[in-house]
Amino acid sequence: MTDPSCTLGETCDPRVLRTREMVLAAAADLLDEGGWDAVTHSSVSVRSGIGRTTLYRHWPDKVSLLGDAIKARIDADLPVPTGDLRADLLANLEQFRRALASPTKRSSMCAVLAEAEHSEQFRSLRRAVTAVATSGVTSALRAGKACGQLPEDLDLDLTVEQLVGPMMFRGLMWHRPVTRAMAERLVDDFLASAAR
Amino acid sequence: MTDPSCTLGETCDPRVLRTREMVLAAAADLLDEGGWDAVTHSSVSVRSGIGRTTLYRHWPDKVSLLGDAIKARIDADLPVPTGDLRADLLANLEQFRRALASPTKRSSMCAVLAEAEHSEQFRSLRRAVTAVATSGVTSALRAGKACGQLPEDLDLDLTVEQLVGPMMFRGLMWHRPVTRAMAERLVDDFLASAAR
DNA sequence: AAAACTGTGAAACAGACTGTTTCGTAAAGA
DNA sequence: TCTTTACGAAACAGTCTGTTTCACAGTTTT
Repeated sequence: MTDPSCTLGETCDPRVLRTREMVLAAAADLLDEGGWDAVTHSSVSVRSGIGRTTLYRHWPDKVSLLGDAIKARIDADLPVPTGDLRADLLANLEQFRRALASPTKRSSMCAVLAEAEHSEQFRSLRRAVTAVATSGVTSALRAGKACGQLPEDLDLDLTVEQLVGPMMFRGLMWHRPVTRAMAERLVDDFLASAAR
Repeated sequence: MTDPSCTLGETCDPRVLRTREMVLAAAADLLDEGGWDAVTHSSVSVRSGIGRTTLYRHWPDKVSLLGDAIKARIDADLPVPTGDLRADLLANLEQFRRALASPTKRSSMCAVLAEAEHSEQFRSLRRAVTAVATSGVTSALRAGKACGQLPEDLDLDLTVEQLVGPMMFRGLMWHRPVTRAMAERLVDDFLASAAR
């Protein structure tokens, strides 16, 4: 988000801002509706009402265009820690759960995963997505350790995977609704087993 | 696998078999190397040495071509149940773990997930992939229930998600190596908590 | 072994998408 | 107001798409 692939600099020109906004919204919509192949400079130009030439000026290739479009969708408003371990874990899982429940974000996420296997540009995007999904959970767990609620030798990364992974599997592979109840069940199972 | 999108029927003509083999291998290779965009009828034709016209005859569009190519990669040789719960779970998780460890299969898997968000054809492919990853685990768990090793009220689907999900998250999102040790850890944690 | 069948592949085609250049217009900032 | 800068239309060659036509070669049948 700090490094837009858009080739025009950090301008405040309202024309540029308008172009970016229209185009990225159109690109993201097209990705949702028709997948990776449906997003072309041409189709985005038509959908957004912005000239094709202008699109090439901003984003020389499809990867940078879609990269920015997806980047704009990663809302990184992490929940504020309350100090209550269970509540903090749930609040952070809820962030990821909502992403999995939204067809829009789910398809962005899948596109990122697929493209990241081949494109360096998307690898950094995948890191950003992953960080949004994990950083809050990790710090909640770390706080739990610090105040003695969780064992000192708890494997943080594995725990994050055990909390977030099942939701990811249900949402992306089984394609079943990822409910709030599931998140609660995961957290409560974990807390119970951590308490020995 | 029983329903190839290839438009030519269930022939045994060696020419057809040769064409299919060459083309599907080339398509899968190109998918690994350059992602979804790198696979075109043209590029596959060049790589495979099979005429472009012939490709269109077999697979009218890219989705059916890549669908078959990926289908051919799903090896469904499920491990034979031994009756030992821990060993059976591990053997089945190992199947999925190897897929996540192979860049080749990982990128196929991501492509399926991404495309399944938009294409009916790929949705059935996703179901097949998911089934390979879960059916063995599910039946091992069911056997464990039957012989009293696992509680009768165990949520099978959730358990599968808790075993397989963390590996998926580590492999696809964190992009870290999914080790055999991780699979063992997941199984042992589960068995310990199931034993109360 | 000859005949009938059928998959293959080259050539050529119109249409769409790509990526670029040129240039006139219009909006922003000084 | 004057300069700067972004926008967008037009036109371009090049590539990819999807199809048709036709000669050829391998397969199967008689």
